[in-house]
Amino acid sequence: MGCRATHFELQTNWTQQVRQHLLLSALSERQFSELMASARLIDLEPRQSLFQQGEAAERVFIVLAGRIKFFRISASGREIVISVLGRNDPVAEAAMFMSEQHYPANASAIEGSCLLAFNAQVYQRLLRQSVDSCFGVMAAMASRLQRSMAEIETLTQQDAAHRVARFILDLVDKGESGQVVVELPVSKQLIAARLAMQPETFSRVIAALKHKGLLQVNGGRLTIPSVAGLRQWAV
Amino acid sequence: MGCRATHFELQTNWTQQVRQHLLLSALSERQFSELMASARLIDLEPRQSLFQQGEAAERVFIVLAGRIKFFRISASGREIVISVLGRNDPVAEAAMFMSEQHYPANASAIEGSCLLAFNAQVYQRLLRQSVDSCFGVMAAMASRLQRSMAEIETLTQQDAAHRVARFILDLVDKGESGQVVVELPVSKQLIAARLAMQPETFSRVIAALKHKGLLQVNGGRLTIPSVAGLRQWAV
DNA sequence: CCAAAAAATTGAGCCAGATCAACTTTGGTG
DNA sequence: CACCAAAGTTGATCTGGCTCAATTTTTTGG
Repeated sequence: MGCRATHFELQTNWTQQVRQHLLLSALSERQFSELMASARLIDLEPRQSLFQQGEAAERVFIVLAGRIKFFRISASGREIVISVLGRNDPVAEAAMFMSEQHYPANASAIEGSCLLAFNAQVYQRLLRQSVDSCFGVMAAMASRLQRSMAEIETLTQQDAAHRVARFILDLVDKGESGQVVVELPVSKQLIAARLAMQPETFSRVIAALKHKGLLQVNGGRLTIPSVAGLRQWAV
Repeated sequence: MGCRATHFELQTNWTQQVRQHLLLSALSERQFSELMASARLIDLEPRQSLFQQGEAAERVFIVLAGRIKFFRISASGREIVISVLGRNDPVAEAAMFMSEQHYPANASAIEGSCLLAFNAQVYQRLLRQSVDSCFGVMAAMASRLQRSMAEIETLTQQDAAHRVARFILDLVDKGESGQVVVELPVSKQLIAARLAMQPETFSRVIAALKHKGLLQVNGGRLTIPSVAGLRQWAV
């Protein structure tokens, strides 16, 4: 089974990568192979949909390569990006436990992506045999809740410039404080959507930060002359 | 051990109520009593703090009576209400599983409240002995994630009036469509904070809805002449 | 039951950010 | 290479909701 995403075929040992995943590492060899028997590799073209809000949540996924956009469509037709998921991120692992077992949002590929899909029923059955795996799932969900809270905090913070600054700082390693170069993980309009602002506003904020000397911009590549300085400005 | 919250002492069988709680119902009698041995009843005065963001998450709670506000303080000093928890809601059940076992936000009582607190260590140990209980925890966390997503959707929706309408409609039973009377669950300023707007704005929106004939207001008691009508307006 | 405090309402002015529109840059394709 | 579509930038304008301020209403405690 091939996986078309960039450079991924070269990496022969995706099984091993997955074997050590938080959600699966506690499974015994037998359990793991049983799960893998139900598993499929899924290739997605850019913009291709993985699942839609409301569909029966029959499968759980792990992103092997690429980027997945997890989003809802608001009543007014606007797209609300809940999160952007990348390598090793689990997708829809919580949907299994929701009262109505339906996907709570849409998921689609931002770029060519490859995922491992396994059957939710089978996985749940295996979970019943492995408390340690349950703890893995709970840890995953806890971290998601934490992110979610941070997200709410970001959105409630009313200043667009500060939301952007916080977002950029999140891309930088915690330890850094001097000059750093970061790459925007996704298109600017997508980031704007995630930060609940218009692309124009995002563009203007970036321009303003550049003007203040807090940022140098070259397409999606940002140079931060002083991370500490940006942090201080962002407060 | 007494519990001062309104009318609560009259209710002699809180143990039974708790016994059937999603997080505990799957425990065996032995396990349950072991947990209860580490448990304490906690009475909170209005405005009294239960725990603060960053504290070591040593205890997990279940609200027996009253209302608890779960909130963060933003960098700019604003209070961000993440959720309002009431009877039977678990508090901080996810904090146990976060990488750093610290409470991710503050919790304090809105009104006189009573909670059951039990030791997180003990509970985790018992979870390891009871897969079914793990499933209870996962279900609780899943529902929290779902709420959280709805929250993000609400916040991203930029029109204050629509956020308010959506909030009011959430108070109404799904099936309803005719005239309904609902009671605002908490003070208006708290609702305003949860909807990421100023109390003044909330007040004006309510006034506007009243003016449109979509609402009648009497203090915290709202009469909706036509739920269907309000739904239609809110789109 | 009254006084003081907290909550809620209402008004006026202002500004951040949305919207609409034009233009430039980037990237993919025949 | 040239073309077209999508992404990004920049400008001008307009408005929703925040701020400050003054009342009114409700709640609480003595």
